Amino acid sequence: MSSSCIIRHFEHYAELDQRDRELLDSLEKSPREFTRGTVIWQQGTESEHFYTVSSGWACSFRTMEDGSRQVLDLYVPGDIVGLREFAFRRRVSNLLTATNATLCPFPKHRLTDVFATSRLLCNLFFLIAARDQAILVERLINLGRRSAREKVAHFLLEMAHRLDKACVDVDDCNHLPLTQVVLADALGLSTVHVNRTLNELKQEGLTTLGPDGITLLDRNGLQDVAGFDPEYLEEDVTSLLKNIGARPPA
Amino acid sequence: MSSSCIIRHFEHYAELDQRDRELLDSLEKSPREFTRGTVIWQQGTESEHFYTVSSGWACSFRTMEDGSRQVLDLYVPGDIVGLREFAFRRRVSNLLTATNATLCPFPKHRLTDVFATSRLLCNLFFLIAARDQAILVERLINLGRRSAREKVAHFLLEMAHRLDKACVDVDDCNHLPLTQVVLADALGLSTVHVNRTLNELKQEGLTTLGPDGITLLDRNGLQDVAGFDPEYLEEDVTSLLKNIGARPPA
DNA sequence: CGATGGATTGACAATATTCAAAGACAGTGG
DNA sequence: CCACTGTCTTTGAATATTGTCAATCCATCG
Repeated sequence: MSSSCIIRHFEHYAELDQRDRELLDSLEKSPREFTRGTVIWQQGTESEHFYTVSSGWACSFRTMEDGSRQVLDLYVPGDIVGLREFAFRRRVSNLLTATNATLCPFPKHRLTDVFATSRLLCNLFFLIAARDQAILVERLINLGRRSAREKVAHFLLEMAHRLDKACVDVDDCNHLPLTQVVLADALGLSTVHVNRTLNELKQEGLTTLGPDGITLLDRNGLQDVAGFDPEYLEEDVTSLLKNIGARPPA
Repeated sequence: MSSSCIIRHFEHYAELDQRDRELLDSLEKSPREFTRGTVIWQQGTESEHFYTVSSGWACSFRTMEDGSRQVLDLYVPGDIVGLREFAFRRRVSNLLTATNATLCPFPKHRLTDVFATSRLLCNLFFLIAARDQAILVERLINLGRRSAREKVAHFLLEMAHRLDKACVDVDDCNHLPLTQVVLADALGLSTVHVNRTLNELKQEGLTTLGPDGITLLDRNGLQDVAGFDPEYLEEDVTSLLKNIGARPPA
C-alpha cells in the first residue's frame, strides 16, 4: 500500500489515524506528470483544484499588461499549491512547471469536508496557510528593502532551506534548477542585473552556475551576504499538536 | 445587546446562528483603546492573541538590522490582524497603531476550539486567511514590477477599496490617514521619492495632501495610472456558503 | 515659544534598467 | 553527423529611476 502525496505531506507534521488517511486518499486523484514549462492553470480561469507537488518544481506568477512577469512563489516537492485560491472563484495567478514534475490534483471545494471531518487536518491546513503567508511576507521584505545582492542570496537560501525540509527524493539540496529569468522575475530585477549579481557571487566562491541551474557552495557566506534568518520557515507544529491533543509523527 | 467586533465582522459574510455568536463572544475580551503610535506587539515576542480592528488603523511591519522598516500591511476597521502568526510561536512582525484605534484581543490558541465547534466559522477563517494572502500577493507585485508612480496610486486605491467595504463608521473612504513615511516603508521607496511622486499626482488633480493624510480626488484617474483591478479584494463568499449549506447575511 | 515630527526642496550619487549584440548549449530534424 | 533552432547566458555602453544627504519649512502641541 503506497501512500499518496498528500498523506506523505501531512505525516511529516503529525501522526494520522486511519480515518484521516482514508479521507485524504479519497480526495486525491492519481498523480499527473508534466514536462518542464507546462502551464497548469492560468489566471482568470475557474479555480477547481489545488495540487500537491510530488516531484520537481513549480512556479506561480502573474503577468502584467506590458508583458512582464512577477513570480510569486516557487514550489518544491511536498508543497501544496493553490490554497491561496480558496477564497476566489477565479485564479489570481498562473502556475507553470519549472522542471519536469509530477503533481496531484485535489478538488478545492472538498476542503470543507476535510475541515468538517478531521480536526487535526483542519488545523494543519490552517498552519500551512499561515506558513505560506510567512513566506510571502519574507519575499515582500526581500523586494522592498534589500539590494540586488541581498535579494539573490536570500532567495537562494530560502529555496535551499525549503529543499532541506522536503528532502524526500531530493539528492542535492544545494542545487536549484532555476534559470536566471525566473530568478529575475521573482526578485523584481532585470535578467541582466541578476546575471551580473550572480557572477559576482560566483567570483566570491559562494555559488556555481551550471547549465542546469545554480549550486550553493557556501551557505554561511551567503547567509552573511543576505542577513538570512530561517526562523520564518520553522513552523511551531508542536504547540499546535499539543493544543488539539494530537501526536507528533513517529 | 451590542454585538462584539468579531461578530460584526463575521456577520458581514454570513448569517450566524446563536451558537456561533456565543462562541465568538466568549473569546473576545473587551475592546482596548490605543493612541496613535502605540506598539501592540513586537517581533520575537510570544504570540498569544490576534486582534480585530474596531476603529482606526493599524500597521504591521518588520524592522531590518540597518534600522529601515518594511510595512507589510495596513489594517482598517473590520480587519483581523495576526492570523499569520498562527503557525509560529513567536511573532514575525511588529504591530503599531497608525491612528488612534480600538482593537479587540482574541486568544490565538482558542482558534482550534472555533474550528472544532463551528463549521461555518472555520471556513470563514480560512477564507479570510486566503484573502490576506491575495493582498500580500498584490503587494508583492506592486513592489516587484511597478514604478514608483504606479506603486503609490495602486496602494492608495487598495486602501480606499478596503475602506469602502469596512464602511461601518468610516465617514470618508477617500481619506487615508497615512504619513508619507508609512507609505514609503510600505512601498519600498524613500520618503523623498514618495513625496515627489505624491506631489506629481497632486499636480494632476488626482489627490490632495493635507496635514492629516491623503485624499483621493479622482479614483478613475488613479486607476488608469496604477492599472488597478480590485478583483483580488472580492472574495467569493457565495460559493463557499452554498458549499457548506450556510446562509448569506440578511 | 521652543520643540517635535512630518513635508518639501535641491544637488548629487548609486543602483538598476534598457538596448543591442554575441556566445554557449542542448535538442531537433534532415 | 551536422546544421539549425531556440533558449538561456553573458557583456558593454548609455540611460533612467530612485536613493542619499542636508537644509528648510510648516504645523501642532505642550
